[in-house]
Amino acid sequence: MATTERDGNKIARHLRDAILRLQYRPGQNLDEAELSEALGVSRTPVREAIIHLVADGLVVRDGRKARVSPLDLDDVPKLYDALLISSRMVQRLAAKNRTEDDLSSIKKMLMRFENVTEATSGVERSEANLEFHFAISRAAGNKYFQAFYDQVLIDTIRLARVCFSDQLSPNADSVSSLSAHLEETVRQHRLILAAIEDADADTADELAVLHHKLTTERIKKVLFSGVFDDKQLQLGS
Amino acid sequence: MATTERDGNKIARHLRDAILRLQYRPGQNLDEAELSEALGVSRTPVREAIIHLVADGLVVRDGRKARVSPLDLDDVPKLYDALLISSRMVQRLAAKNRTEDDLSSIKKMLMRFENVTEATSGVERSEANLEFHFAISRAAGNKYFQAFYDQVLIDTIRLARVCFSDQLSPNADSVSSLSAHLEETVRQHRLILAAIEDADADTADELAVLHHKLTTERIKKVLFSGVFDDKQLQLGS
DNA sequence: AGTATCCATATTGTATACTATAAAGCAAGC
DNA sequence: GCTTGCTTTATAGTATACAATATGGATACT
Repeated sequence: MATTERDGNKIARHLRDAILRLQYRPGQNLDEAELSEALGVSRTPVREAIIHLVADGLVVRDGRKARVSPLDLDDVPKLYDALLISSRMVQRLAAKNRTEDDLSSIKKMLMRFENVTEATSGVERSEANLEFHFAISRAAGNKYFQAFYDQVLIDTIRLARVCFSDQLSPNADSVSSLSAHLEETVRQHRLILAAIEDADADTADELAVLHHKLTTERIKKVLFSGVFDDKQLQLGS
Repeated sequence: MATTERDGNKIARHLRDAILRLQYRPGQNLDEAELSEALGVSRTPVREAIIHLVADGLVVRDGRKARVSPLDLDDVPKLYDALLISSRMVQRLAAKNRTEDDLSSIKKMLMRFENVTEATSGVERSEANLEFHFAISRAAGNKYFQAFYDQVLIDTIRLARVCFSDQLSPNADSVSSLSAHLEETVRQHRLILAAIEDADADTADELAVLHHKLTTERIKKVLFSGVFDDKQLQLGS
């Protein structure tokens, strides 16, 4: 799968990052000429990057036009269904198949996430979080499950970023709830790593369920808290 | 996911079909100039099609070159792990979520497979079989599971085609075993459809396990039967 | 004789010019 | 006055020319 290639050409990566960081908003039209001018290259590599991203599911074709793929609210439950299953499978496989290299890679990402936890932006945090789970995904050693999980992770992050985007005025309540959430996230990450290190597939599986619950509970709070006005609920499309 | 788009441009579809039909063999180098001449278009659309197929996993980058992705024997058990899980999940979801349109689409593909069962080539049979399972995949109504399953199905078909390719001299024994296999396949397909129609997720799940067993048993027979010489075991790469 | 470096060539990557097509706006007819 | 069809224009799709790079072979030097 494509999301699994960290390579791709430079310009595709730039576009991917920009989309994931919501610099290009979901639903936004992608004009080839405009992009090629902005990035200082010709239309050809831009077109090729767009094709790449369409295949990755980050961009969607709308007639002949290309637009950043909208996050459909109807798909949210489906996304979390897929997250539950894929994370359980991947963490189970990772516990069974991880090599020493995998373990050190996961550890590295875990530490990176912990270091970045305080005092940094939400984007950096979620990026580090993503990399931690990507590392586990690789450790599973099965490209089919990896592609599945990676795709789900990417959309999870996108959704989270839309929900917790900077437009939302963070109040004292949400700040304290955030720090509690981060603390629990870090705790679970450590347990997950331990289970994978111990080759304890059943525990890794159970921890995936817990982590899924943590993630969904947090999103639910936002999606049904009423802090959004109608305009913000328009997640693109 | 890309495999889920039946669209794509014409030339990508042609290449995809050719690869699936083993007209371009696994591991074969794809020369842009050569292809563009063969297809009567310029290099640009050929390049774009290749990018598409790389994202779909049918083509793999080897430095700057592109080659038809090899089927690695080491990946076969992983493929069947993924097939078991993905088919169970998808058939379960399909039983829960299928619409009337989905049902008629599945029925249509089931009939097509049955009509094509006798007296046609293996390629047509596996194509019809693929379409039957694609229809179920769509009926699941979850794009993440669908992309997962579709990818697995495609590689399953590719592997089967390599294993049962025409080079192998079909003897009387394999012919009779084939017809028994097809009969059982048809029987299971009908049961799967019935379970999905009845919204019986548990049965649909169990049938996926059975169908997986049928598939793997048949492949195992070939892969470990010793009819291959060393050259044929070289599945590309 | 073997190896390393350099040059030649083949092939991919990029830019630009041109073509086809789809969408929007205007006009004319109903 | 609204609808429909044609024309115009903007934008995606394609071709070709050009640039960069990697690879293979040949020659020279050790």
